[in-house]
Amino acid sequence: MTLTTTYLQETFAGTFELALLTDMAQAGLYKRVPTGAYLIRPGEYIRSVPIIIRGSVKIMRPDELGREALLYYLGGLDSCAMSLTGCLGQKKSEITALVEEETELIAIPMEKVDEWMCRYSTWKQFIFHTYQKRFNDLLGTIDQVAFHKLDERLLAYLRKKTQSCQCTVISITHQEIAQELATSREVISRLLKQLEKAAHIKLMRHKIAIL
Amino acid sequence: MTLTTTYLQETFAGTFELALLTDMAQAGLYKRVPTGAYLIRPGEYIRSVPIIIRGSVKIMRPDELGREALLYYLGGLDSCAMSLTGCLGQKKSEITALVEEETELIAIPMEKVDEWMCRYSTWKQFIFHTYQKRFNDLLGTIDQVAFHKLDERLLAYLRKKTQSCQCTVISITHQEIAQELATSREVISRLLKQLEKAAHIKLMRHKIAIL
DNA sequence: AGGCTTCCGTGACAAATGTTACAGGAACCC
DNA sequence: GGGTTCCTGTAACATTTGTCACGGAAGCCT
Repeated sequence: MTLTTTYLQETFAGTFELALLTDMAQAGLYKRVPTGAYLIRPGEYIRSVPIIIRGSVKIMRPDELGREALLYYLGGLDSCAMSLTGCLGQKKSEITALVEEETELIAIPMEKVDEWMCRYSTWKQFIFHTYQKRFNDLLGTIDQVAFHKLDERLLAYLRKKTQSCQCTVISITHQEIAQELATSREVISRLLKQLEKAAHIKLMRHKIAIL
Repeated sequence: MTLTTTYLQETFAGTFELALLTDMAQAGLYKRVPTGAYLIRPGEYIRSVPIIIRGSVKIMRPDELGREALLYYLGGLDSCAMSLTGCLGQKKSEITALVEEETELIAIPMEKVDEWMCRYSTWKQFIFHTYQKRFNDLLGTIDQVAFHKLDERLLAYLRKKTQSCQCTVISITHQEIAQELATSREVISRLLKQLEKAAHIKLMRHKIAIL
């Protein structure tokens, strides 16, 4: 699919000025990315900044071996601050971006990201707004890990999931949760059982209902 | 003290162009802040962006009650990303900035921060470089909390301290360490004893020597 | 049906961290 | 010197989290 200004007007109603949308239609690259694909992996270089139109992308931080802690999710009209600094600084990625639900995005080449910053004030605002959101996301993550016990974090994690998928039943295995909270499967199973006994959730195979 | 272009040229040798330094000399406000003072506290509004010239500032994240986890330190020629987003977004601060060692800084009014972004490319670079550094700092913090046990974190913490103060003996109480690592004093005492037995450190009253 | 894999439950134990309680030393003030 | 406060050490115990071991249920393939 090629980008049209009209299409962009619909999706970015109110946030970007017309001239910018026209530029975006020309310079941006529309992509549809299936569930399970990686937008970026640690060590790769970043050449464009993605703006998510629809879908859900999970941003994770890997440690030396194997484990990957969940940092935050990107959803509609979000963009990635890591990619911004990465781009402009020509650095390798320090994080993993995994598509959770099929995602539509617009990739903006880095020259344009830079160029538009001075030309369009709405773009500059968007960029800084993005930074602010990601920063707050990271702070929230730190709050969780530093101040809360695993059972609370688990419940918060499940709640956030239901928000991002707009439903009360989520499909996930204990093993996956364990990875994102940087712990082991058995521990998650145990805590989930506790939560079920406390009537916060209901367990099913491959699925968890939040009450 | 009033700012002179000459003084700025010395301290920012090579990073900023001359015209910018002249503007900075005019718009920037030089401040000397004593140890123990707060640059900002949660809930306050941010009106200017500080650039640290000398000294050391500790950035912390408070939780609902009392505890304050350490996020990172600002040192020479650092600036604060939180203040950037805070300024430009007119938000209240989410963090605490405490002066650890007497600090000299230049406060740049937020209008200028914005204005210079398009006028001076070195300023824009500086801003984004700052973002990148803070982001990496936060990622490092998350790494520590998510993947490492307390004894490792403690040792890392002590090592970082010695770096920032350029010496091998640091003055601090167990209680203070406990707060920054979001745990209790007894736990820190215990682990410090362990580290001493393992000959990593030497304990003294109010002081710890790192070997 | 039989064999295989993946996911889940669970007990038993080990290790790490948090909590409570108390005692002694150092510093300071009077 | 006596009282007070702050800092440190330490024992005992509770709770939380991590690890190992195993068995069973569901689903898939042939």
